[in-house]
Amino acid sequence: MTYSIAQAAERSGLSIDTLRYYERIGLVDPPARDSGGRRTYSDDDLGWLIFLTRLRTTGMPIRMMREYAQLRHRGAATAGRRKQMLFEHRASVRERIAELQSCLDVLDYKIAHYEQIEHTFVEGITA
Amino acid sequence: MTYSIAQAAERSGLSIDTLRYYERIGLVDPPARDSGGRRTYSDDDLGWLIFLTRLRTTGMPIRMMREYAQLRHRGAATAGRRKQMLFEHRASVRERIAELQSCLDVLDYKIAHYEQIEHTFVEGITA
DNA sequence: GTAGGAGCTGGAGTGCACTCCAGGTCAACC
DNA sequence: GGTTGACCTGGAGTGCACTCCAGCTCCTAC
Repeated sequence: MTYSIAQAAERSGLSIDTLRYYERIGLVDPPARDSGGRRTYSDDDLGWLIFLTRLRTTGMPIRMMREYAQLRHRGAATAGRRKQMLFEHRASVRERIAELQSCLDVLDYKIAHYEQIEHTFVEGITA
Repeated sequence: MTYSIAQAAERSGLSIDTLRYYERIGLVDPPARDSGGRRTYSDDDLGWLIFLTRLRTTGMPIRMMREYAQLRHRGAATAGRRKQMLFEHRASVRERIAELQSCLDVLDYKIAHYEQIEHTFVEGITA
C-alpha cells in the first residue's frame, strides 16, 4: 500500500508542508516517487511518521528525533543506543506527567477557592 | 517582606529578563520601586509569579494568562469568568496528561521490543 | 487541447516566548 | 572620589517548529 503526500498527511496528522519539511531536515528518508515525480509513502514510511508524532507529542526536540533517525539509519548496531535514548526520554515524559499532575493540584485548589467564594456569595444573598 | 528582582527571579524560577518582560506585556502589575528606582516585589507579587509559572508549566499561552491577569485586575466581579478559565484549562491539562500517558505506552512497547532484540542476540551468542 | 487540481522546489515569513545588549543610573565600600 | 556590582530602559536578536508563497510541472477529465 502506498500513499500520496495528502494521504500521508491525513493519516499521520502532520501537514503536507511539515512532511516536506521533515524530509528536508533529515527526519524522514526521502520516500519513493511515482512516474510524475510525486512522493509515494509506504506503510513503513507511515509507521515512522506516526512514531515521530508520538515523540513530538511527548516533547522530544527535533534535534533529538533527528539523532534517533540517524542511528536508526545505521541499522541494528545502534539498537542499544536507540533503546537508551527512548529509555531516557521515557523518564523525562514520566517527570513531565508528574509535574503536570502537581500543577493540577494547584488548579484544583484554586478552583475550589473560587467555588467557596461563590458559595459565600450565595449565602450572603439568601441569608 | 520584599524582594529584589534577583531574589524574585530565584524564588519564582523565572529569569530577571523574563520578570521585566512579563511586566512589560502586562502579565504582572508593575511592582513598587525603592528610592533608587529599583523594583521591590512583595509576597503577593511573588505568589502571583509562582502561580503564573504553574500556568506556564501546564502550557497555558501567554495571551490567555494575560486575559486571566486582566480579569483578576477587575476584581471580584470577574471571579466566575476566572474560575471558568481555570476549569477549562484544567480539562485541557487532564487531556494532555492522558495523551502523554498513551505515548508512554508506545515508548514502553518500543523499549520492550529493543529488549527482546537484545535478548535474542544474547541467546544467539550463548547457544 | 485545455482547464483544474495535486504536487513540486527553493526560499521567505510567522508566532511564540523569551534573551541579550548598549549605554546609563545608583548605592556602597575601600 | 573612584570602582564595583546590581539594576535600569528601549530595542534588537534568538531558537524552535513550522507555514506560506511564487512559479512551475504533471496527470485527469471534459
